[in-house]
Amino acid sequence: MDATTRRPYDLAAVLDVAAEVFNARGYDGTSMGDLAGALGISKSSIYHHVPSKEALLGLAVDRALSALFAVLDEPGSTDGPARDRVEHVLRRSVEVLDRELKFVTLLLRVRGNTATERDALARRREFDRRVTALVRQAMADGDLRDDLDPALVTRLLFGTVNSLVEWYRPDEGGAQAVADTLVAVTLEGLETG
Amino acid sequence: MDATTRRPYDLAAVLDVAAEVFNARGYDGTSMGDLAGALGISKSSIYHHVPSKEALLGLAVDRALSALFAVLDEPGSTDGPARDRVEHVLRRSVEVLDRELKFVTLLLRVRGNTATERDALARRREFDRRVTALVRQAMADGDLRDDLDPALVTRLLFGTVNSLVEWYRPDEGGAQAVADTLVAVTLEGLETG
DNA sequence: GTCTATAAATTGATAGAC
DNA sequence: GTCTATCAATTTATAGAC
Repeated sequence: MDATTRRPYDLAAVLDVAAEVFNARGYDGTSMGDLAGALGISKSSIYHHVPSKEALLGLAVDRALSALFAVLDEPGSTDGPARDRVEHVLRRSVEVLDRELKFVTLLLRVRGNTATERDALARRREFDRRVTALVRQAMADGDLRDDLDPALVTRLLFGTVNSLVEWYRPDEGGAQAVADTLVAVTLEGLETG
Repeated sequence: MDATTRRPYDLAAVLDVAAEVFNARGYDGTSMGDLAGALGISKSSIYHHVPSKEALLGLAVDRALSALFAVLDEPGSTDGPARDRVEHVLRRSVEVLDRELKFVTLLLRVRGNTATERDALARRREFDRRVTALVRQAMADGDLRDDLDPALVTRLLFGTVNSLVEWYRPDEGGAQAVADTLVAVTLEGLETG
């Protein structure tokens, strides 16, 4: 599909393809040439939309972070018992992951090599701190086991959520079903006894 | 520390530093120059120990995979109720992660860009299949909830284990305590009610 | 919005001395 | 086991035309 049959790219469309290629080959493993090939345009055309390869990464992780932080400010995350708020944040995070999969995937793979990446890591830590406070409160309320370290529990909870990017694909089945199983595993537990 | 004060490198020592740098900067984000800088020797000296950058990655992920597969063949993974075998594999995998952290971390970040990487991904899938069989058996035995998909449960279980590489550091506390919390979160569940 | 052409720097790897 | 010097290829990015 060349430029005569395909609608010319705008920034959003370029970003969409870029995120996909970055995920498939790794950000550093992707050259502007790879990107140009995937887009079907020349390398230099990419620079019409964005000033650098790093800016593409910045836009992508920003989109993921915005979606995740939005979850923390929703009604379900701010009202009611802390335990229910934890479940709400877990379920909605899975939905964000489903909806913004390629951008969240990219965010979770950032290593801190550049200022852009270090900024993203700092915002992820802030998200983590806010969820940890919820878990701590749920323990204090007596609704979650309080013999465990809330920071460690939060890391494991979001470790489980974030691990979805390694295999989850939106078309393979509902995010709802995955969220149900995730809650079953983490909050309810797998044991029958 | 230069060559006159430091013992000359052997392959194992080079591999050790390489895995660290690969994890810090990403494999593709690490140049042979970066590696040489971290080792304190020249680029060309690295080629005395290993024929290519990719061979370093291959040796590193091999080490991680060997350690993980060894767990599956231990007595605790082959005897007794399937539910206990699942717990054993989980706990021992955390121990492997603790002992071989840098190599497991590298393994989990492989994207499949080269033949070496695709080989590693295939061996990871084989590990996953073998654990899934254990989980399925534990469900059939009535020891784990059987209303959930065993493959999905296994992915979530090992998603949780594997997420440790994102933050766990051996000196920060016992792998034992982490494994206990992980089992508490996944098998027992967090809820008090 | 896209192109060709090209610059300037960096990359993975080799040759050959010590 | 390590070095300096160097190569060929690739990389990110720019210039300027359409």
